[in-house]
This record gives sequence, C-alpha cells and structure tokens, in this order.
Amino acid sequence: MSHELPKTYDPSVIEERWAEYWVREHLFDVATPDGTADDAKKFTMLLPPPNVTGRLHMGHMLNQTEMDILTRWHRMRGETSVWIPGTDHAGIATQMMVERQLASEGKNRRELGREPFIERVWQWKELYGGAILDQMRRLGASVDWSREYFTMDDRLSVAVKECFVRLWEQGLIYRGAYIVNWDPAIQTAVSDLEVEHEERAGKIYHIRYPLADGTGSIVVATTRPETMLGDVAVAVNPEDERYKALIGKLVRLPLSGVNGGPDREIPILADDWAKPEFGTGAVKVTPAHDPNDFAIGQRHGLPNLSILNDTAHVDLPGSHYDGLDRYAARERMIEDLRELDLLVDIKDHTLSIGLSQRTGVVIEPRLSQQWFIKIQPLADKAIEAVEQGHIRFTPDQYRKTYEEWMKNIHDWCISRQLWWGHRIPAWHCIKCAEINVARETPTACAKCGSTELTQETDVLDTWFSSGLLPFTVFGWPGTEGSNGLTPDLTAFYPTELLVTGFDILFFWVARMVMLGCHFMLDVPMPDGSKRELKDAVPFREVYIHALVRDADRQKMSKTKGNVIDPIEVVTKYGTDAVRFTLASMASPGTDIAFSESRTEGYRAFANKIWNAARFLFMQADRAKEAGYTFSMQASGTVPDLPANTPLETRWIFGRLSAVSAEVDRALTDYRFDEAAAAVYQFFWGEFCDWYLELIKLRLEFGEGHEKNDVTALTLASLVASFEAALRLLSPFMPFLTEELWHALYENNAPAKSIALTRYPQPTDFAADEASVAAMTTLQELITTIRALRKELGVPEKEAAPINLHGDNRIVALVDANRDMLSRMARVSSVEFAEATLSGSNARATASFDVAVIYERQIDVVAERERLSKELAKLEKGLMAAEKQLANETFMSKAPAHIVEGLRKQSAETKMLYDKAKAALDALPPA
RNA sequence: GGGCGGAUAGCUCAGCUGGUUAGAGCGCCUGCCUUACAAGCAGGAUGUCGGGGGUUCGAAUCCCUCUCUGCCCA
Repeated sequence: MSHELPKTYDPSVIEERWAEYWVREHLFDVATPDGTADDAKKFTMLLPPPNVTGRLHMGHMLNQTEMDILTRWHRMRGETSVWIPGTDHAGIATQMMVERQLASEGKNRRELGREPFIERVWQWKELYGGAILDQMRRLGASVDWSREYFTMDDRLSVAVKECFVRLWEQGLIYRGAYIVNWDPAIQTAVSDLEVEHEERAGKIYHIRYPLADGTGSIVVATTRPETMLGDVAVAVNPEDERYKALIGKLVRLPLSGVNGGPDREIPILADDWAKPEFGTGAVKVTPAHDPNDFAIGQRHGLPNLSILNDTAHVDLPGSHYDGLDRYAARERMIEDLRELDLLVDIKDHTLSIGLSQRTGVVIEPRLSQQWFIKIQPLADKAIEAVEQGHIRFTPDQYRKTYEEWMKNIHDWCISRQLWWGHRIPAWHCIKCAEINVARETPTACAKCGSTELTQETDVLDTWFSSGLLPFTVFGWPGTEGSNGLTPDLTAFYPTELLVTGFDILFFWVARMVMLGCHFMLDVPMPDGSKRELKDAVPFREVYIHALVRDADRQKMSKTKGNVIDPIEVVTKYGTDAVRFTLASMASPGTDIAFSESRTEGYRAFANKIWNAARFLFMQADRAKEAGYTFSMQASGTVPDLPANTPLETRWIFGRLSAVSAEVDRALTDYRFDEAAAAVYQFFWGEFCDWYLELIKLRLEFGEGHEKNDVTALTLASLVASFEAALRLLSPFMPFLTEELWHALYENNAPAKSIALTRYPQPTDFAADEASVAAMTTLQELITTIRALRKELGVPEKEAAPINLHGDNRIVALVDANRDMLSRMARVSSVEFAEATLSGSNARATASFDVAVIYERQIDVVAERERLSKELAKLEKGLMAAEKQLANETFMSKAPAHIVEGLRKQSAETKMLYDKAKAALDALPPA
C-alpha cells in the first residue's frame, strides 16, 4: 500500500472526524470498577462545570488543555482515568438570559408566573445549553461523556436537598434579617464574593442637622444623602472634643416629614466607628442600608428603618420622595437641602463601590430575610485539611491565599430571590410561623399541626450545589437507608486533582473543601472503617493555572473587544497547534499573553511531524520496491540492536529514553511548558534535524545498493522510534498523532486509538549513554565544520577536506563515522593531525581542533573582529576563573566538585585562549 | 488600608532550594527552492538579569530599600 499524504498538513480535514470518533466509540467512558481484583491506580478529576449559558473562551481552553494532557498521560500510563464533564445551571446568568428573551417578546417573568417561567428556562437549556460541551468535543477533551451531569438533574437535586436538610438539622443553617448585598436589577441577594469593588470618583456631602432644642446644629458627612430618610441616629466619636457636649441630644432629621407632618427626631450617640478625621467627624446612622451602620444599630439597640424597595426606589408613603429611584432621590434631596440652607459643602471624594458581578449594577446593601450557613465549623475542617497536607496546592502560594480567606471567613448567604435554581426545602406555617425543613413536602406543621403551609420561594446559591459535586456526581447519598457509600464513591472518591483558575478559588474550590470534608466524614471507608479527614477531602491536589490575556497582556473583555475566540483560532491553526501554544506558555504563576505568532510556530511544528511521516512512508515504499519485507504492524516493537547497529539508531533510542523521563518529571510537577519544550526539542531538534538526516545514509536503494541487514534494521528502528514519538506527543497533539498513528498501522492498528496505548517510559528504550555522548561529540564537530565552511565561503554544495586534531577517542569516533561527516557537513576527506591546529581556517573546541581546507581568502577584517571578540570573552572568563582559584577562602570553603569543575574549566579556557590568540596572530596584517 | 506576584535578548517567557562562560520560541541578519517539510535547511548577531545597598569565597538567584507594574482582600 502506498501512502499519499498531502505535502502540507491541513488540520481541518482530520480534527472533526477524530473528535466525533472519540465520542462515538465511547473511548474514554469508564465503567464503575466492580471492586474485584482491581488494583490499577486511579486518576479522577472533575471538569469545573462551565455555565450552561457559557461560550468557550481561552480560559476554558487552557483549563481543558491542561486537564486533557494530564488525563491522556495518566490513561496511557495504565491508570483508570476518569474525567467527568457537566454544566452548571448558573442561577442568575441563566435567569437573566431567559428574562432578556422574554423582554424581547414584550413579556416579563412575573406575568408568566413561576412554573411557566421555569418551564421556559428548561426549554432554553435544551435548545442552547449544550453549546459549550459541543465546543469541548471539538477540542478533543477526553472526558467520560457517559457520566455527564447537569447540576439540576433529578439525582443531583435530591442530593442538594439532602445536604440542606442535614445542615439544618445540624444547626448549621439559620434564617434571619441581615444586611446583605442586594442586586436591584435582578432583585436578589448575592454573596460577598459576587460583589466586585471599584474605585470611582464621587462626592461627599456635608449636611446640617438642626438640634431639636433649637440650640444649634451638627454637620454630618455622607456619600449617600438619599439614605438619610432611613437615619435613626447620628454618631460621633466619644473622644471627639468637638461633639462631646452634644452626645445624648436629639436632632431633627431634615426632609423626613411625611404627609406634611414634622421631621423625625433622632439621637446623637457616641460610637468608635465615627472617625474624627473622616468628613466632619459626625456620621449619620442608617442601619437598614449600610452594613457598618447596621452594626452600630445592633450595638445601640436602634430600630431598622428600610426606605428603599427591592428595585432601589424610595419606599416611603407620604414622603414626596416616594417612588423615586435612589439617584433621582439623591438629586432632588440635595436641591431641597440647598434651598433649606442645610447643605454646607460638597467635596470630591473617591469611593469604593460594590458592583454586582452578574448585572454590573451598583449593589444596594439592604436589610432582608435570608438563609445563611454558619460557616466556621466547616471552615475549621477545611483549614485543617490543608494545614495537615491532605490537600496540596500548586503553585504553593495559593495555599496561603486559601488559608487567609478561610481564617477570615463570614457566614455564607445561600438564599437567592430567583426562580431558577434549587428551591429551598422549607415550608412556612402560616399559623405559627414555624419553619418546616423537610426532604418531602410536609402535610402539616410539625409544631402546631396546621395544614396551612407555604413553601419558601427562595432558591439556593448556585455555588451551593456545585460545591457538592465531588461526591454528588458519584451518586451520594445513594439509596434510602444506605450509608452513602455508592460503588462509584468507593472507586473514585476522593478525586485526585482539581485544575482551575484562581478566580474561583473561593467561589468553588474552598466551598468544595468545606462541604466535602463535612459530608464525607460521615461516609465510611469501603472497608467499613471510619473515614478520616485525609480521605474526606474532595481532591488531593489543586493546580491553579494562569489567566489568558491578549498579546498585549491586557485582560480579555467584551467591552475592550480584545476577546480571542478559541474556536476561531482553532479553525485557523488547528486545535493541536493551539493546545501546544497554551501548554508551552503555561508556566506556573505567570499569566499567558496569547499571541498568534507562537501558534504559527506550533502549526509549523505540526506540519513538521506530518512531513516526517511522509518521509517515513516514502522510505517504506521505496524499501518495499527494493524487496525489503517488513511489517508496519510491528511499529510498536523496538527491534533488538545487534553489534553493527549504526550510532544514530542507538542514539535516538537513548534520547527517547531520556525524553520520556523528562516529560514524566515535568508533568508530575505540572510543568506543561517544560514537557512541551522537551517533546518539541526532541522531535524537531533531534529526531528530524539529526536522526532523519543521518539515516538517509542507510536508506539507499536501487543500483549498487544490495539488500543488507543495516538497512533493514534502520527501517524497523525508524518506524519504531517514530511510533514511540507519536505516543510521546499524543497527549499534547491528540488529533495529528491519532491520524498518523492509524496511517502508520495502515488502518489496522492494535488499538482503537493511540490514546489507549502505553505512554513511552524511560525503560522502554536502551539508555546507552556512551552512544549519546559519542553522538554529542559528532554533532559538535559537524556544527563547527558547518560554521567554518560558511565563514570561509565554501559553496553549500561543494565538499571540502578537513584536518582534525584530537585524542584517540575522537580519532576513532570520526574514523568510524566518516560517512556522517560527509553527509552532514560535506566533508570530502579527513586527515588527522598530530599537532594542534590554528590559522584562519581552523576552530578549536575543548575536545578537538578542526580545519577546513579551502582556497579562498577569508575576510581578514571580519575574522579579526570575530577573533578579537572571542579572545576578549575568553580572557574575561579566564581572569575570573584564575582570580577565584587564587582566592584562598574560596579554595578552602567551596565544595570540592565546584573547585574541581572550575579548575577544569579554567584549563579549557586557557587552551582556547591560546588557540584564539595564535589564530589572531596568524592573520595577515590588515 | 492589608496581602500576594512580576520587572532577564526587539517581543513573549524559562532559569531563582546561591556554584563553572545566563537559555528557549518568535522576530532580526546572511546563504541555500539539498526529491519529508520554504509552515523548510544551514549559519549568525543580540542581555552592566529594573535602580541602589547588604550577606557570601561566589548573587539573575538570599536580605533590605527605592521605582515601575499586575492581582486579591477590606
């Protein structure tokens, strides 16, 4: 069979075919181990579930590339590797999406009603929710699609409810009226984490509050004058001399009268919160609309007066500000205060405001009834798990970030006033107000027996359900009456690794640790023993990756318009090239500035691999025509290497061994960049540049070239080393390697996919260090000759003789490999010299001198300059070395091997220096 | 305000548990369309390792400080 590969690699024709094949053939689906005679190591990982509304961005692609490389690598090392995909129902984001859709039809969700609205969201999800997973398939992510989940699936919903009920029963969930971050756009509470702080230019207003007894006034400073309608006090610092006399007096709160009535009277009180240096030193206290003021109110037993409704409009019947938006109210009130001559001053002030992460509107701190998790007991375990090393962070610095956050954690507001999400399983008794939390809808109040129950309307924070995923995806809590230990949980919990970005370190990672430790401690070990913290953790390792930025290091954002769509780049350069780009730039702790020039380079790399395959197939065809019989089916077998095995063949297997070790080490340390560099350098710089060029010497067919063992061995070795290289590359470039691997086996491969074969291991190949060392010397010699030839102006095609001086080892090596010199450096003949060589046509290295015999005069000026420069560099090195060696403290304190190394280096430098000096002196005068 | 990170070749980044003459890719310069590959081959140039100070026999690497810069938390 002849192989007709196009001259240039075109990823578009093969990638979609393989992506579809991998899914269709269920290659990466993993059945639950039955527990019998299964001692294979396991590698389990959860895909951070993208929002069901999401579109793939570069961050996803980086994340998935890293996870896929690791999963493929572990899988090829024979481990049971499960990578579980799914999507998150993303409460706010999804509800917004559908509300927007409704708005475009002139409707809103309230008209529609709760149940029909939720129905509508499900329809939306069915239609569009799969988009991001389809994009994942296109990237070749080797996930187990049979285990795909959605966070609102029935089985997960049951688990979420179970967790909520248990936490309630354990007294770890409470409900109460607290100041929370309120998003007036979508009208729900959000957690602290969902608020983004931004510095903005604003104003600070100084407002005069008259004393009720008419003896004067006090001027308060505020950035939010509109909330003064909700003021219940004025606070001053107890140490502030200016105001000491006023403490305990009442002020008349301007603008606060309703229905034409008088203004309210509120007290002046002393509280440390009032900072004398801030503003006027007197602050208004508005407990219902500011978290700090709420705390003051608690301390002093003040009432909470809410004056803004859930859309942040003034809600104060009878007031002439009633119904105004918060900012409109502010303007109107400032005008009114000015008219009343109570506005003392307006100053510029930079303030930090909270913005809703989802909607972008300014958060309104608002007093409302919410559900909270008492987080401290959970956080304690989560801190312990990390401090005791049961969970390891890479890079390690994130451990500190995590611990810092955990130690300063606040109770978690888990209720959301949304419709889309897991509805809180609580029923309020209309008669006695008892809260009935239950797994099944109760028929009567547990306290008073009333049947008048209404279900809580709030749903749970999306992160509550995703925080449970590490065990709920494995079927927890299992069947009724079970201990929660399902077969999947037995086999796969804890997962091995979590790969994610630091942006969800607190949102998700921290919550998983807390909830995982909390719930799993109650699940026994497979052998029935009690589970300890080290086995209750949701994952043993966390790898935090960088942010992908644009080529100018700017954060990608829609508003800047610099978002790079991975699917676009993938279409342009091929998935493999983009994956390789991300992998090679993924060095820990540094953001990735994604630039297409890098990707272009890796597309060239893919093309290089493609063409190496073309070369191989071409040689195979020629060999067959020449009567060689060998089977491509033996590609996976490294041939025995007899005594007459050519050096380059011993060398390439030696290198394969070393590179396999290097890749293993790099991936163990999550050094994707080093792993990628190692395979790149090996394949291009060694396999193609040296090995393929050298074996052309052995692959001569036709007239005058009899069939021989060396050629046969070379063919077998070529195929075997290439096949191994493909396996080595396949986690990084799964599409290209899959295509070529099947082609290599002539579509009769020993496995359904290269991904199901063995990853090259150092011991799979003879390390043969002597051959590697010999080859390194020859490479140095060849490179030196090439450089000399170029300098002397020897035409590329013209062969030239050389003189060589070196020790016996070099002489023997060169003598045995004259054919290499001839092919790689156009050497016509070699003459060995007894004495050192110098002169303008010679170069000296530490191990040999070589001269190229060529007539043409060299450029004396250029050569003088080159030699002078080199001489200066050598002299500098030599001086430094000699100075060190003359330094007694160095000689006495430095370790022996350092001193010895320096001595050797110094001697070599001296030799090179002398040679360069001689060469310079030998140059004719300018 | 508290904390973390970064500053190394024109660009993007490695190297940093101190140790021999600081690397890679891209870009740049020169010569080659050598039947695997011009998305290629061969050769070449390029850095007072942000400034200053200190520790040490020895500092890109450790410490202090300054400047610039990014991020997280409040």
